[in-house]
Amino acid sequence: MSSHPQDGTTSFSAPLWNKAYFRIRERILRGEISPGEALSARRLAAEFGMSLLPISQAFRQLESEKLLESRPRAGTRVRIPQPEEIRGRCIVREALEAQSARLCSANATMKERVELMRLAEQLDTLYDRFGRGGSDSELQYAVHTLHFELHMRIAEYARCEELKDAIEKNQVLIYNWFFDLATNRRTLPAGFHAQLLQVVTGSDPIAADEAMRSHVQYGVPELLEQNVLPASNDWRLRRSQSGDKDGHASAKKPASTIAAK
Amino acid sequence: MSSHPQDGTTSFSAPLWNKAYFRIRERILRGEISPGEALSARRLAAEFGMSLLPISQAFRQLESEKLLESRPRAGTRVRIPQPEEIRGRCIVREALEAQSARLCSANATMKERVELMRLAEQLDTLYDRFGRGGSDSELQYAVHTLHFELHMRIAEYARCEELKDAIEKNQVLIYNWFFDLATNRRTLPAGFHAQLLQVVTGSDPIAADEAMRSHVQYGVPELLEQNVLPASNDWRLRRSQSGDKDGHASAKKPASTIAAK
DNA sequence: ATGCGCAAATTGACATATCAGTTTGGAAAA
DNA sequence: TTTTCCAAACTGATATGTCAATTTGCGCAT
Repeated sequence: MSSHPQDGTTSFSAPLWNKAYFRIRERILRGEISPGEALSARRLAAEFGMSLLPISQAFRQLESEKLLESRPRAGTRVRIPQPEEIRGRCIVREALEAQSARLCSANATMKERVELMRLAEQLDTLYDRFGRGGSDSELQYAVHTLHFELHMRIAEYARCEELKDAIEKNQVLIYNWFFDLATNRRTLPAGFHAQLLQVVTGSDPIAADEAMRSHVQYGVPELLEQNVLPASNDWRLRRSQSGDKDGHASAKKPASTIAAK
Repeated sequence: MSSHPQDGTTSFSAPLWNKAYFRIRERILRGEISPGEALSARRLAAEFGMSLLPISQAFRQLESEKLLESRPRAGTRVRIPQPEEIRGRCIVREALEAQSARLCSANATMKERVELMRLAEQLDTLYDRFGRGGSDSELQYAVHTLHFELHMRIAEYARCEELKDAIEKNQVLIYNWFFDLATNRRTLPAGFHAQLLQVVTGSDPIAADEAMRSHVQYGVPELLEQNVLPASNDWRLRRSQSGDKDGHASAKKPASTIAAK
């Protein structure tokens, strides 16, 4: 896994805010915190055993990555992507991954091409198993991970670090709920990825470009119609916080809530 | 001008760090601070009339955008792009702008197409005038601005906000010094942009894609060869600071340095 | 019962203070 | 003159404390 922002991996010890960043990011991507849900800097600070500042900085980083959104003095919540934005991301993704396919087709070594084909077949197998199996969230996560891995591997063999980074960054937001929907409801055509990689590992970059384009466009229109997202433009942020874990480091007592009985 | 990170422009008052971010960013893009030159958080804090924190946050933002680079306890300087990275950025740019051209060709209104053509002709005229005129830095800035404007306008008429943002963000670094170099030394083919826009405003998206690809690739190999950039891998950062303005808000007194006399 | 409004609690923003590395220039030694 | 080396100044990183804006829920009036 490469690092996302500057994670201090230039041989310096990782700053505090970076650790917070990754922990929070992980929770969001895992779906432990759902879109629209509020985050409390103080609560997280107490839980992580650090001060407000690193948390605040992590918030800002996640905000610039469009994973969080906040109003200056009101609060911070997990960002709710607008349908229009999803469409836009898919367009950007198409551009980047088509380029990635082009370059991969041109630059990958023979050994790498073989590896990519094998990965694609693995993925199709896993998809198929998932398609029948029902709702195994463990398996779903594995599929998700492998799919991500495949696309990133293609980008890697394109021999362009900046392109790879751009693809990775662009997908972050979309990916998890894309899968929550698309993966759950639809079963992909047999050999969906194998056929793609057949072309991408071939010798025609233009063909690879086109194949990748139709690949990433697959199912997008249907996806955009179902808007199962909270879709709230208003700033009612769900203060779902309540059980403060198990007293991790909480100095606060909900003294007034006892009256509510 | 759209906003870059979250600039609180959702009708909230912009945070301090954001103002600092824009002011510093402006200076870098304008070339007032050259690549490799060091920035002092304290000095800027004093000059802007704020504390270290907003400056530090602005630094981190600019760092994540690859405009600055810093070592934890040593200093922060304007980032020096590596040739390999320039190449990568150009590849990403090709992908994004080709997509932009496609969509513009498909979605722009007739009126917008006319406007784009006119802009292209204006730009060519300006380029030509600049080509003969010698080194008029005022004119150079105008050319730079108009060129940027044209490309962003194409992206706008592609009707995809995310794509436009991605292009803008990607170009930031490359653009200005690309022109500081290339524009100065080379004169572009006559009607360079007019010919491009002829195709882009046409009715064939695929052709627009290809035309844009060759357009953005023009001159890149030569660009990569000239390494006029400080190219320092080492961490000698030029401490060009000296005159601390006019005592703007400096609370420090070099009390101990008197002994050094 | 319902709508209105004020005050307490919660939120992020920021200043100040301090810390620990890094750089650097001049003194001391060769 | 040249080299070595050490301490002071400077760097960004972080903790702590305070503040103003916002939210929210309770009480009051209707």
